[in-house]
Amino acid sequence: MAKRKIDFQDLMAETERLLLEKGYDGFHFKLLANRLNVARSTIYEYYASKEELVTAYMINIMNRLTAESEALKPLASPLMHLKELMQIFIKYSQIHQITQMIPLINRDSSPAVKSSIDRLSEEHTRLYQTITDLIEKAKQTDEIRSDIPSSVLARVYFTAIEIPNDDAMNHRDWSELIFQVLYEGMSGTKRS
Amino acid sequence: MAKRKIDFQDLMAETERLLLEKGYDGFHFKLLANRLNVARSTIYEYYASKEELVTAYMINIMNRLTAESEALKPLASPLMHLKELMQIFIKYSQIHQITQMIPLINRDSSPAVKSSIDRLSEEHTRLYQTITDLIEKAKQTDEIRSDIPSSVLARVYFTAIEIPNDDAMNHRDWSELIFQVLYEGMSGTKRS
DNA sequence: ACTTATTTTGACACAAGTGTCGGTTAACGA
DNA sequence: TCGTTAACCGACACTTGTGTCAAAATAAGT
Repeated sequence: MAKRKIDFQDLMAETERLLLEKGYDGFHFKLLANRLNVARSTIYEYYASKEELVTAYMINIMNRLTAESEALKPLASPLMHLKELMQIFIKYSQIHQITQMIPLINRDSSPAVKSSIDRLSEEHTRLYQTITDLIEKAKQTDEIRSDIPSSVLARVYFTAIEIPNDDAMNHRDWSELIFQVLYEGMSGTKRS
Repeated sequence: MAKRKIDFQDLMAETERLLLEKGYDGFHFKLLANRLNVARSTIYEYYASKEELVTAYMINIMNRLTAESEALKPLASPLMHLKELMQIFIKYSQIHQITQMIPLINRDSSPAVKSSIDRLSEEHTRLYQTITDLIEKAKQTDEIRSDIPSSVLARVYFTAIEIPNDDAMNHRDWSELIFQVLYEGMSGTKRS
């Protein structure tokens, strides 16, 4: 048999690069095949369609994020937990951009795609719920204000992940900075 | 002569709806023609291409935003100015989504498109600069913390506009709420 | 009613991406 | 070394959106 020309790591990496670079609609097999130096039809040996490839990629990266998030389960205060999670989310900040592509995927292209998308949405909801719960807990320990609905604070938190890191700071320092602004606000008054 | 079937207000309105609904790539003349109940080729009588139509729409809405922003020029403190501007930006929150479509437009499709995009980028930079300047001023009057770079705070400010208003609050109350969280932070400690 | 100027239209040729399939290539074991 | 077979490839038919153009439709002036 012929030696594999396609390396799965490469395939996932290039898929990510192209998705971020060209967007969901701009991404197609011809482009990917060129990057991987294989014929376009070869990719069909592994994935039946663009939709299946993209959802497979999404599941893959989402699993990595979930694993890393749950690795820090036993942690100090809810507030510190929120801070650590922010650091991970920012490290995987592609996910947020990728997540926004989900509505563009044609669910009806195959049953596999449909169930992958369901799985992704479920996982996304679960993450969201985790944050909301942590915020609720932090309200009880009085680390977070109680006069704003937790659902709103959760949305603020998630949106903060998308703040463009134009200075290309390393993601640790960057998430530190963002969390500080998020927590203390632009006024900058600190808790005693 | 035949009575105009196309109303320009309708055209802009449907263009906006479709852009937000389907995204830049999902938007095309066939779809728009259906919505307007005209033949697809009719639209070409007014705009040479999708690119020209979309940039025309963008310029249009950007002008409205600019007009409204400058209407409140003579205003109290820089902080209040930032708050009022936030209210306007949230009212025109489509613009931020629309702005993100600019890189997807094929600049080379016509010289008109090219200059429109330049115009838009310029205007965007100008808005950004306005916010950065106001933040600088607010730092001097000690309304805003000085330990975070203004460019970072400006990015935080702009990103806040995109926080999804899922509860469909009216945009005045919503912008009030968001600005409060932005300014006081999730901890919620107020200035004396 | 006829002419004229303007707007609208459907049809055509073209471009780009999709999915499939018969055939080719090349590693490996007998 | 030679047959087997997984992996790869090029070509074909199909779909969808694009831009153009000659012809048809329509309102208004004479």
